[in-house]
Amino acid sequence: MAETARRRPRADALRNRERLLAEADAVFRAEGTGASLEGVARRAGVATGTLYGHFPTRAALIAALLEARNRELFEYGDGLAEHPDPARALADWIRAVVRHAAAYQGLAAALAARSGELQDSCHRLTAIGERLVDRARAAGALRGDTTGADVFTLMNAAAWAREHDTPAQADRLLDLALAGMIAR
Amino acid sequence: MAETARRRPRADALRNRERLLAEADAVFRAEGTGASLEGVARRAGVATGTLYGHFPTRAALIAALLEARNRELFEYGDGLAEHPDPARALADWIRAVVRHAAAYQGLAAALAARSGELQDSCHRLTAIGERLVDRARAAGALRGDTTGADVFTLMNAAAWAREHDTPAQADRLLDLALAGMIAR
DNA sequence: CCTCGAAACCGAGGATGCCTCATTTTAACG
DNA sequence: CGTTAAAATGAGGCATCCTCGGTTTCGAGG
Repeated sequence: MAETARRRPRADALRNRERLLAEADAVFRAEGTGASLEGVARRAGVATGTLYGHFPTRAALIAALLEARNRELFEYGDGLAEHPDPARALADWIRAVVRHAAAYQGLAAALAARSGELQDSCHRLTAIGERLVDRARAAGALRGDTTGADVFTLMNAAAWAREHDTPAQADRLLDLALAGMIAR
Repeated sequence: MAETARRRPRADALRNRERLLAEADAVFRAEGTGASLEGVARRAGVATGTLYGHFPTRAALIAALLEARNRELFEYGDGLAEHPDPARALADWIRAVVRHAAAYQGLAAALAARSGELQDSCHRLTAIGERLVDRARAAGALRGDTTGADVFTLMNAAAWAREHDTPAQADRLLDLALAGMIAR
């Protein structure tokens, strides 16, 4: 039934995809995730239709850019589940995600919006946070009834603050919330 | 020297200004502060040039919309300086501002950006926060070395969270941070 | 090689929004 | 009623988004 005889992907398609990702990364770093997609296409030496062919939405483009970085992050988060100090593990996780979300200005908003292609990342982030929270609670390291969702909200808010105040200022906010979350 | 013989303001100008403010309020409530200004002008039955004549920038329009509301808020904040429980006063202040910033989606970002015509409000907000923080510290009600700037950052972050998660979720974040900030 | 079909690319163009400015209208004043 | 200056107008230049019909190009099979 199912014809599994797939064609080899075209070389130009692969090349263009790479160029688009490279330029998008540069542009987003410089101007944030709201930057002009036409500009990205132009810089990549490609027509706008080509860009939209590869990445139907802005969220799809962002998601593709994050893929490699995400793999690393998730691995780190999974590793933290073995960490001897559950409270420390949770705090480290949150800090790592906040740093991660600082890659592009506007990324925090995109994540918080859970837009289309980014939903998977959000779920994964929440799941890992949840696991670490549960472990921390089991160890009696939590003050209140914090949940995985709380952790996700906190991460986003802290990442957002980083884009508007200084990183140092945002870190103070994060420390405040962590102090309220973690016992002792 | 100075010619003080000012002309009376024109009736149509006043009328249009009011209509613009009314429609802008409605549109911003529905779509956030990023809504189309052309749409606002259209709904107000006025040409776009007229809108820009009254409010040269988006921030100016937002600032005008906030004016009345702000007066009330600042008065409340000033009143809190007499409150018998300084810790409670600080927490109440923060919660009030967060509620205030929930008027339009996008307002938190506009405030955090301290864009042009909104700067005054920001300074005022920070000043009031600073006063309440100082009083709370003097009463030994603060855990760390929290500053007025920390309070401003927290307010904005909490307000922003409200726009992306549920209000309940944002309140949990706020409670977390307050727990980290206020002793006992 | 060469041919063919599908996949990818192209870029004009409609839609929307921002903001300006030369021109026209109109309210206030005498 | 004029006069006059403030205010309103709305076309138009520019940027961006996204789509779609037509064209090119790659890869596979002969």
